[in-house]
Amino acid sequence: MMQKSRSSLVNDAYRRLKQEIRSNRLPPGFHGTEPEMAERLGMSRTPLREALVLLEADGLVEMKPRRGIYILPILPQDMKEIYEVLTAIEPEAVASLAARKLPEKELMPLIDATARMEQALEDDDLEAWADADDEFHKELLVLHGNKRLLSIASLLFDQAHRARVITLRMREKPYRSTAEHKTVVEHIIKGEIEEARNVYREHRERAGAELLAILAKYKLQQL
Amino acid sequence: MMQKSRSSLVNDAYRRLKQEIRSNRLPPGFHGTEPEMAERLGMSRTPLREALVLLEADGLVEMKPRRGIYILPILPQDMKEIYEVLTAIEPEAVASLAARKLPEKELMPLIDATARMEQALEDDDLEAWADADDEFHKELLVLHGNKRLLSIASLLFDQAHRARVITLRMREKPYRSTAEHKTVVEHIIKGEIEEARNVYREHRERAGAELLAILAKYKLQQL
DNA sequence: AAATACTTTAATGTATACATTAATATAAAA
DNA sequence: TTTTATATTAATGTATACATTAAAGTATTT
Repeated sequence: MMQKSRSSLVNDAYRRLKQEIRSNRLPPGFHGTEPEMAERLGMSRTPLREALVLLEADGLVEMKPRRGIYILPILPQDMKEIYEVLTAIEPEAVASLAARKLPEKELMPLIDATARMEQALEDDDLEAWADADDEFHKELLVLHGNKRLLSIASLLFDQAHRARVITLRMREKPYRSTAEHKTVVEHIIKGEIEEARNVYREHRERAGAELLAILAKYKLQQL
Repeated sequence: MMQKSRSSLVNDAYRRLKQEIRSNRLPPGFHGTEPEMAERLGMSRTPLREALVLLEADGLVEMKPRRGIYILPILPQDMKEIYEVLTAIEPEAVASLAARKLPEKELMPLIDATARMEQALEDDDLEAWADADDEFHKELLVLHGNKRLLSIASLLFDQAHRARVITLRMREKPYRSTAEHKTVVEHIIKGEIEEARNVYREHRERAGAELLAILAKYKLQQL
């Protein structure tokens, strides 16, 4: 799921479709048939189906028996579930990273990511901010080293991506969030385990609550 | 991944292979080719491959480009990762269940499961104990209601199953573990959030540590 | 006998073929 | 016109066909 192994066409289809879903070029509710989509991707149905089976397992599409392929929308309930899991997982990862007392050099990916978040804020480039934020969270788990933690979180990030990008434009700019990321890194560097865990947990809880509040406020029942 | 939707043959292959892996009838290190396995299952390669792609995503098998299909072993590192994730996830679920103050009636699946664990101990039936334990953990997350939490934990349980069954025979009987489960249920019933979380977390941490100790003691480098 | 080149085998990755059947369109009946 | 029955269409689920190519086996050379 992460390695380059899988044959080229299946992999191509998987990556391209996932990218198109992330970027909203294939919007939720989109409906297609296998022959259609296979032709669009320039391949036969066989590799396409293998890719679709994976995307379905990822929770991004649904293959309805005789009705075709649907791009799944994200419901508020989905965001609630996703944030709940992330809130359970990530603070633990942060705590155990802090316990490791890594030299600052090794934390560069995190420090870089926060720098890019700050820069993006200055440039007023929300797209770039979201990318940097994504990278921060991903690098954190890469550093942590638990491959399952990383792949679970990546799955959830991918599911939530669209909704996050859209709602980012509906709230005030994420200054606070950016600052919190920096604080977390500080705590990790200083090996302050509980502080790191708590800041991160509060960050996640607040981020989740804010996001759900926005969905409710604008009556966004799906994204 | 959880619904019955997927066409019959793909689903059959998925379930049968998964079951054979769980039960160790297809042991780690087993190697097969697609034509072989397809014939054994009485179907063509097409549905078999779709099932294999899913099993690979589940982390149970590996399809090596020109070498065939391998059943993946469980390494101590895998168990470490799995328990790390479960330790992060389940105590949170328990806490939020406790916070809900459910009537005892709704917690029957959990109470039943602990009863079955006790009965299995009396009968000295470790297989039955493991089943009841599995069910307890699964029911807990069903009650919690977060579908993602459930499917993530199920994935991890499935990955760890073989190793758990094997090591269960190498340690003293799980009286303590059984008692801890009962205690957790008590706390949930009484709505004692922090107590529930802590007992469960300690349970998980101890279970994980014990398991890794057994692997180390018997120099089991893979299961 | 060891090393190299060549041949054969067979597994994968992918395309295509085909039977089944749900969904739609069309025609017949009320 | 509305309803029901029938015919048509076309998408899925699956099997089969086939080109490619890694690996195993054989022959050739040294």
